[in-house]
Amino acid sequence: MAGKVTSAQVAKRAGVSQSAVSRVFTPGASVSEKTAKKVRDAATALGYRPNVLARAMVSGKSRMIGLVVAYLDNHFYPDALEKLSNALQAKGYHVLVFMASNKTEIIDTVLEEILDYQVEGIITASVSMSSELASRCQQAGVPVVQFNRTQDLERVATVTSDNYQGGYDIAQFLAQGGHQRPAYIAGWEGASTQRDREAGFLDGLKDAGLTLFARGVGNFEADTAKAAACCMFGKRDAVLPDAVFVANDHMAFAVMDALRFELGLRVPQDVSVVGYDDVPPAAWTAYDLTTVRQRANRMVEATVAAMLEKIDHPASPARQVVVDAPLIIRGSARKPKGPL
Amino acid sequence: MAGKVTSAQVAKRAGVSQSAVSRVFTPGASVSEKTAKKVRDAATALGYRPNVLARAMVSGKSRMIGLVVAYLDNHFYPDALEKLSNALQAKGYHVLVFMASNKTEIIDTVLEEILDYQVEGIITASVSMSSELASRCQQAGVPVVQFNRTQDLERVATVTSDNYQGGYDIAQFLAQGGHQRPAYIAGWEGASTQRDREAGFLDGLKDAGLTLFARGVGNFEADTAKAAACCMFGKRDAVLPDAVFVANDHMAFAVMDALRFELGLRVPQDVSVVGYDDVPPAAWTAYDLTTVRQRANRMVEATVAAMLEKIDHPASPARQVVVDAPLIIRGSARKPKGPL
DNA sequence: ATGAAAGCGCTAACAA
DNA sequence: TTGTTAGCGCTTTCAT
Repeated sequence: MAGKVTSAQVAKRAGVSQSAVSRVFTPGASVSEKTAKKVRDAATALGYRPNVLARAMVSGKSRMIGLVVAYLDNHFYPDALEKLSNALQAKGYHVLVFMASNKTEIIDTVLEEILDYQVEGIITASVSMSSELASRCQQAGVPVVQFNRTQDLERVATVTSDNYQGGYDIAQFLAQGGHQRPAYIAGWEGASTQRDREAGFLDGLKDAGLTLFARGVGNFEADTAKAAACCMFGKRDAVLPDAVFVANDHMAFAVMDALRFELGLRVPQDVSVVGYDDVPPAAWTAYDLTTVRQRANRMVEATVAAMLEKIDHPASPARQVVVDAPLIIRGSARKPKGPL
Repeated sequence: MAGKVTSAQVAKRAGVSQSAVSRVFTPGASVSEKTAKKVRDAATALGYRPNVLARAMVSGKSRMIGLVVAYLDNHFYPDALEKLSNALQAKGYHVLVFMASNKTEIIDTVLEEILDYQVEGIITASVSMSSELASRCQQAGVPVVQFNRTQDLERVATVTSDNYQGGYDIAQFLAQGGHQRPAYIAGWEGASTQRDREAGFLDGLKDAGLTLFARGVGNFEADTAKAAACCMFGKRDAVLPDAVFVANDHMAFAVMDALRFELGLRVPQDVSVVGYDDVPPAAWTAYDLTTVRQRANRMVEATVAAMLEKIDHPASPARQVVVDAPLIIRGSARKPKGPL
């Protein structure tokens, strides 16, 4: 009933030693059913629950995973965070959140702070860490897995969708749809997702005998993307692109708005638009965006699996998981052999 | 440089006592500049950082705030989470996330778990806790503040937007716009936000001499809301509502899609649509949704302030903050004296 | 200003 | 199976 009940108090009440109490709350410890019952009764009566922090001190298991995330604008990340947190919770871990802007310096500072909390592992979403910090974590025995980013560092595990293939598929799809003048609006150029999507797209175009007609940079920000689109499509009496691949959905919505409502172009009749991520609004009828799906569920599963693997077997090699990313065909881009 | 550096190791290297090291890392402790320097040098050389958990054990300050959140679909919550986490981080706290579905039983379980981590406070977003749990937290000396929910419990602090006034303003606005047959699509009926918005809306209608023409329930879920809309507007040759207030934006988008693309109605010419929250997509041109803004920034500030107040002065009364919620007029609803 | 010593609440040998 | 005994890494009196 009281504020802070300790195992010692429970022990006294149950008439056993304090370690007996500890054992009752330690799965797989050896206690007789008789003592266990006495202890449990006393515990409930007193409202006792083990102190996770004290347990962490001596056992080294804090049951916390640090999650570093840069921004939650793009709906893909809150979605992933929700799933991640749920999956980890199911395994008895909890997520300590750290927001960090995408500057290496800040990320490194934040990571130091995370380590202070003795987390058992660190997941970074949409951010890259310095190799120096990566080694620090390794030395501290804290495994790191990067979600939706790759990096050359051999020691850190990564989980991504197949960004290269996704970009490639989009190029092929646009080519088959009869498009002649494909454009690209890039994300933040420091991101591996951006680089891989673009590389795949360019290779796909090349293999289809096409070349990039125009390129803009949107930095993964809606406003910047919109500006890039206006710049790209706003020219009077010029030959315009007939298709544009926007590096993520978040930007693609802004681009579609600009195209339709500010520049008076029809989508997909005048210009086809394709995004990346398949966040929920992509399926909303007002956008009906053709896009590549990042399978958040699978990516999260892989991330959790990689994390637990590293925690249980610290010596195991860092996995580099690539989840396949299917093209989701909707109405924002002209289809092969399609009407109109 | 190593994995786990303790204050004792730093002490040895610096040639001082272990407590001296502790003092150097305790703001406001009494240390001579000379010792401080020796200690800092040794600490940097060794890569020492204080262990937050060990500190928490003895000081009772874990520097963690538990955040319970039910779902992140509605973009208002990730946005709030980001701001909350940032604001708390700036104050030296970090957020331990717990996902909970909206069943009291589950929330209570989750809250017990949170307490095990010795958090210094708990913020609940979009969930309500049982009064029993509320007292448990109080007894444990852990302050609770509810974000975006009210409850009768006197002891828990709450921060909400002025949901009643928001609903009221919408009714008045629709009345002034010449609407005759206002409808309402409700959120989850267990939520105080839902109840307050509806109450305000109904009173606003009454004061304008109107009565509710139709009512559906969307549970704050897009699909359910869409179904409700189809049910409400799908009748052949019937007199339809000429305006609908949807209890949040998330549902409003789905309703607009159904109205325009499935039922062939024009927005706002045939029917006006108003939402609540002003999440980012509300401003996207494809929706251009008239809505009531929840000022996330202010709400977060108030939440953090209430939290810190309670932590610093446990005896202080629980604040009940209501942040004003302005109507944001866009194009999805016919305006008073407007064209068309 | 500094060091010695006593724990915070718990787990993990070690005996018994 | 159980109790006893050390600590985990730190803050905090209490002396000095």
